[in-house]
Amino acid sequence: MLLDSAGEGGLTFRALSARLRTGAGAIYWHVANKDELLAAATSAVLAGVMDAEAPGGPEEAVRAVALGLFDAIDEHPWIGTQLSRLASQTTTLRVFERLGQQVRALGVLVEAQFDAASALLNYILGVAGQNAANARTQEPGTSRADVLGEESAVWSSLDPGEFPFLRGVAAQLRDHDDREQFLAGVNLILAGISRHT
Amino acid sequence: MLLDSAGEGGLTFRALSARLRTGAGAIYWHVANKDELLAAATSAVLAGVMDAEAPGGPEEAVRAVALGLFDAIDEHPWIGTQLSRLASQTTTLRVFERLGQQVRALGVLVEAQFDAASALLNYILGVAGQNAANARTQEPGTSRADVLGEESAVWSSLDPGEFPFLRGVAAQLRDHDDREQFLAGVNLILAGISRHT
DNA sequence: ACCAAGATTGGAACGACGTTCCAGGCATGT
DNA sequence: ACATGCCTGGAACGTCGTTCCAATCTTGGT
Repeated sequence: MLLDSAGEGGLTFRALSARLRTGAGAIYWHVANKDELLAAATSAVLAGVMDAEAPGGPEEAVRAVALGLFDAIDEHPWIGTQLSRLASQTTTLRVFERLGQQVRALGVLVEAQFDAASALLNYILGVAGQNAANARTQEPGTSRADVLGEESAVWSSLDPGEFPFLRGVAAQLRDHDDREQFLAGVNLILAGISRHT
Repeated sequence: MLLDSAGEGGLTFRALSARLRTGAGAIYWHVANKDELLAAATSAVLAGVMDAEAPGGPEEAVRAVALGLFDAIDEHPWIGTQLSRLASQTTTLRVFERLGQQVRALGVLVEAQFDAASALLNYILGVAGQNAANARTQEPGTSRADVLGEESAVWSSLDPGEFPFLRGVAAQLRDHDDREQFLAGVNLILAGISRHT
């Protein structure tokens, strides 16, 4: 997809016109504007993710949905921006619904289900946004390890008086796995949710 | 501030020039580009939030930081977009540090501190992004209650077979308080964190 | 008091973007 | 054959971030 090869900023109607060997008007006949185009692209990419059936119990299903989204966003970082853009987009609603159903299956008290599902969704959207920001910042050539190395060096050189925590975890930052840390956060929320059952 | 009166999209260098009764070149002499300008504005707004001393224990301190950020973002929604944009911005680092220190004070196991602070930060950034998206979508005249009412009506009219959860919580959506729900999410994560002490 | 040298300003100009507009091409039904 | 819709290509518009540069202020040495 053009979105992946050129980055989210690279999807211009001119680039699309060139790639499709057509004019701008032809594109506008099919979609109302760029937002709708991106929404459609997001929906298309995430369609496969949301269909997958969860194997284990509801906790495992939450993890599966979350990781499915994470992997999709990792592969297509522009989705992260898009998901945070329009709250009531159909795609986001579908994710919310999916999370809510699993929260209900967990046996969470009815009055706490909405908050629990919201917390999960907002956490996922937060990570999605951060991943998109990371992808936007780094130039195409660098690997994730390089970026982490540089950032870790920055943290190590912070003022010890003002930033003791970041200095302390700078080494962990260098070696950590984004996906594992994301999952750890999901588990943290799931652990908190289990108190409301 | 111009950013609040005109919305984040309203901050153009031309509007700034007009408001400051100067030219574009004058602005570019002081800041390198628009990103730097927004980063400076974000830092200025959040400076007061991060200084406030926390009254109670570390849990209370986490809630204070989170709510302080929430209120600041609620008042200046464009900050939400900005915070998610550049991960390693100084402002975000300060928030991360602050959260990390409280996580450490909570007595979380050393190897779990990084994940715990990350989870809190990502959740906060997720809500920030959603708030910014909400502010972007709604036209200036409508109140939050109106928006929730409309969205609640949308959820109520979803297909019962596909969206049972959202239909079920549509009424809660109409009456819920964004700030309380945000706090509930923070508490959920804090509850999960307390298992790693 | 003067004046070179830098710091700062205002505004014109540039290229790229999303979007609009419209003259045409290509079907299909009669 | 021809008229009526759908669909295409590309020119053109307005706005944005940004660059550029002549003009104007400040300032410090003589």
